[in-house]
Amino acid sequence: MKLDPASPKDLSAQIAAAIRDEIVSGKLIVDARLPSEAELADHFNVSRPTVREALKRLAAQSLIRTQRGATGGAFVNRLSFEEAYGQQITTSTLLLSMNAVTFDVACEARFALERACAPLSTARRGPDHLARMRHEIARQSQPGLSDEDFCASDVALHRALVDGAGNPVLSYQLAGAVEAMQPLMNMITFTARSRGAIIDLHSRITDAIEAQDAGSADTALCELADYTMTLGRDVMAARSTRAADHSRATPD
Amino acid sequence: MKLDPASPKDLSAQIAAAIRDEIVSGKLIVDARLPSEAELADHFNVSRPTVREALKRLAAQSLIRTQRGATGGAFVNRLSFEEAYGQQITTSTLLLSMNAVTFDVACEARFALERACAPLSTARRGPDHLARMRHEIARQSQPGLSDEDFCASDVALHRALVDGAGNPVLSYQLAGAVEAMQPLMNMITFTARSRGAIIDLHSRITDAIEAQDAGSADTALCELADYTMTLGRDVMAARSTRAADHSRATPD
DNA sequence: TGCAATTAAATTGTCAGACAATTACCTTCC
DNA sequence: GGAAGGTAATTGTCTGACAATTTAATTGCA
Repeated sequence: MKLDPASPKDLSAQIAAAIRDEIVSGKLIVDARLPSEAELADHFNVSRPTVREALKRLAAQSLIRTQRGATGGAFVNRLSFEEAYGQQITTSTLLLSMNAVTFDVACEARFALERACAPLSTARRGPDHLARMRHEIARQSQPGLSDEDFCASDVALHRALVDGAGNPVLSYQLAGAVEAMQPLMNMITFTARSRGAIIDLHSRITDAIEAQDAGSADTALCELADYTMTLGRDVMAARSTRAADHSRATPD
Repeated sequence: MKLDPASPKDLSAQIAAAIRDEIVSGKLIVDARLPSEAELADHFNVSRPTVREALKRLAAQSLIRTQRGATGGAFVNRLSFEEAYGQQITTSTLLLSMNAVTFDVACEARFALERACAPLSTARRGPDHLARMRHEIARQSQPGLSDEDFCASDVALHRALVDGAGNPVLSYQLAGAVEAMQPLMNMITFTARSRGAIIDLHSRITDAIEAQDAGSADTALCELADYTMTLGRDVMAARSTRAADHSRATPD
């Protein structure tokens, strides 16, 4: 646990990196207690606020948790799948929104990953997964449902499908891809007709999963992917047309 | 931008959350400058060190960057795919190591995702992707290569395959899955025979991608998945046997 | 002795003020 | 007009202190 005094980076960043390495390499195991802030400050020859900034960096990544009191301190956190979900979703959401990822690219990625899950889900889904999917289909059929709620239900259905694969690593990876797309999906206004088409495909997918018919599930998923991309393309086309009109009306 | 005074959480955590919401919701756009630390401290009615802890939390997630000097300050960061890769890899690695994910589960997830990529890569891979894959196959064939280097080359080959799909979202998602598996793969000692088998499958995959034969690529990938899992199972079986022997030799 | 209340200690959370380091901008001098 | 230096703004770090919280020990009492 040493620092490079000639590094251009911040001291707090270096300290955070040093501790992170100890955790990732396994030298600090789960639930191990780190030295107190005062001890760390002494060890690294820095002040306590600097150590605190380093610890906050690690806390932001859920690598450690802190506790006050006599037996308190900073402890190596067991990173749960749930916590990792949250981080991955915010990261993925920001990536999509900041890097001008097109609807097509995001959609393609999402359905490619989902198709990878479907065969496993077909083989392993439990009754609870099927029930969740049916429940969401029922929600989607309700008249008067807002576009946002329709999208949220869509996401819930697909997460049930993914969870049905019974592989937490896959669920974790896909949580980011599926949920990060929600803001993009929310730009679409679903007509009654398009909702009907989507619900129909959702039903076909659920039926296929229930019947353990991987081929039909894959076919329906592909159709849903195509249909979703068509919807997205229409929205984007309308958008760019409006933008072109606007730029013609008010040229700079 | 308000805080809940009755919240049990740390002030710095609340402030970080408030600013993060502004960024995620788009109120603070990329490259926008945040108020100075002194202004933020005044706004939230806290001290500057507390504000700094909050900013370090955001910096740890690459949401902001800071710059010293007269025109310095904290700026909203454009989250690049590269930065996100790194975060995802460390998170995925910790997830796998801390949650006792079995080799089988991780392997299944990885190859399922990779198979999802293969058809796209078959259609779109450029000459550079093929060259990277061939280069790694050549490396893997070198005698005297350490197991670690063999694994690293394996990862590089698969990343080339994934990148060939030309979808940065997929590349990002898979980077975590593939690279996080490296520590698990490193537990395997590859015999000359198993290396030969793997290299052979790598060649078949590369050939199929080059020939744009999605079916053959998928078949070869499945075989590679099966073979890798077999290798892993053997290692785990040997391990548990040794562990059983050991516990019998030194019972507590 | 047994138990409860109080006190003490350790640790993190927060604050205040100060100085150093860095960078952009402005002024002044040649 | 250009270059040098000064100035202001901002982050990075330090020192010292106090508050809040939690555990452990100690003391008082029955």
